[in-house]
Formats: sequence, C-alpha cells, structure tokens
Amino acid sequence: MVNVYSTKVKNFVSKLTFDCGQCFRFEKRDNYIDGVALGKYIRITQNDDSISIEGIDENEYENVWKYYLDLDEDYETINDDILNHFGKYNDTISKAIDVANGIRILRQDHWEALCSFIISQNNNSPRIKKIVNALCETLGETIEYSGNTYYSFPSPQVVYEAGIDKLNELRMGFRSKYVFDAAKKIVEGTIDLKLIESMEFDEAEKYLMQIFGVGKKVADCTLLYGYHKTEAFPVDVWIKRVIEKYYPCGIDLNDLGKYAGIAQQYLFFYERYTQKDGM
DNA sequence: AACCAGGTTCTTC
DNA sequence: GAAGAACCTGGT
Repeated sequence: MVNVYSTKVKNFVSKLTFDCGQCFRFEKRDNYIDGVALGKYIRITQNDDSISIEGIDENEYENVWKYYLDLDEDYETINDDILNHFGKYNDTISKAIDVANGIRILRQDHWEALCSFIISQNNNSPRIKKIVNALCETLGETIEYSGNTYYSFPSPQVVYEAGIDKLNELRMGFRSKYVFDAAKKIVEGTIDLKLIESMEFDEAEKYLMQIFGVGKKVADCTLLYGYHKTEAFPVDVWIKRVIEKYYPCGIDLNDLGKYAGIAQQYLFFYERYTQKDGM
C-alpha cells in the first residue's frame, strides 16, 4: 500500500527542475523522476500541469514537499522581477526564460548542498553524481521502498567519523580533504549550519568560506540551493561564458535583484542545455 | 596521449 | 591583488 498525492501545478516542470544541474540525487526514468531527498525516497510523475508524488500523503505534501519543490512561490512574479533586472541589457533573459521556465529552485538540505557543491568543483556532472551516490551508498542509512533499497545522505558526523581515507576510497580526489574539513568544522561547532539561515547574504558567504576548499562559487551555490537565498548569483565557467557572449559590456552584479540566483539558473540552463541535443 | 571538467589554494610577481 | 600552476580522477 503506497500513498500517492496528486496536485495541479503552474510554472513547474519536474524534468527540468531535477535535471538542470541543481541537484545530484535524482534520475530521469521513462515515465517519472525519482530519488532521495530529506532522508526519504520519492517518485514524481508529471502530466502537463498535474503531478503525482508517490510515497507521501497530503499532509506531508503541505508540510514538506510543497516547500521543498518551491511550489509555494509565485514564479510569475519572480520571472517579472528577473525580466526587470536583466531585460534592460538585451533580450537574452527573455529567451532563457522561454526555454527554462518550469525550473524551480529546490530547497535542499543545508549540508547536502554544501557537501555536493564542494564535490562539484573542477568536476563534471556524471562524475559528481557518481561520487555523491557512492558517498550515500557507503555512509548513508538504508531506505527500503517497494522492494528496493535507497540511501540517505550521510550526516556530517558520519562523514567525519568515516575519515579522510574513506572519502578517498570514494574517488573524491583532492576534494576529500575539503569535504572532511567541512564535516569536521560542523561536528566541532566551528560552523553552525542552522545559524546561516538568519544571516545576511554577505555574512553568510564569508562564514561558509571559512571552510577549507569553499570559495565564493561553492558558498554561493550552497546559499542558493541549500538556503534558498535567491539573491545569490554563483558565477561558474558557464555563467562566465554567458556574460562574455551575451553581455560583453558586463552586468552589474550588485543590481540583479532578489531573484538573481533563479535568473542564473535560467541562463545556465539556456547556455548549457539548448546547444546539446541530449535534452 | 594530452586535455578537459559547474573551483580553490598556493605561489610568485 | 592579479595571473598562473597544481590538484585527483575518469572520460575522450
């Protein structure tokens, strides 16, 4: 007996949301998307404006997953704000929105986002997924669902206790010591992830950068995807290319609005996925 | 076989 | 500070 909760959605496309590079633990199957988030296995099926989530009931949807999927936000308003801030340069952003509308910025777990984006550095998407999944399979807790076994994302405590040698076995390479330092600082209390929720953006960014191996880009991704601080505008190589290509005179990074990070996701997707036929 | 991949640190000027 | 090399590893 499995629970299924169904609801209507606007401005939400599950395939885009889970395959735009913001998360690493979900897979596109033939007719659905599935993966583990917040310690739970979920399976999402979508037909146009209607989604069904297997494994949850209405109560859990209202209290957890609506929020996780960012379905409580009005993306019409958000897109308008983004257009106001980016549209003054040229029409690139409106093209990006045409292609990427339906992506929502997930509200991922603090630690999972931090750890995943540390692993993402100087790395490619398939290998990031491979390492993150290896980390979960090796150190996470088992989650049984419908005869299959899935794994939760391991806590900082468990990662710390596993030690750096164990992380090396997971083929993290030079990122092992970074992940370990993050876990260590959290376990020892030098870093309090909960505290970041109430910090101003600049303070939060600096705070995270105390971690060895966390620079501005990883800090910004953590704040955007793990804290929903949507004013974050992570600049990676793709966004650098976007700026060079479409905004040759540059853009004012201090005036991108409170949804800059969502615009960043649209632009990233636009540049990266529209020229690949794999979408 | 050399080069690259959703960065960061370390060195050097 | 700004530019350049080095960094693990797996895939072309």
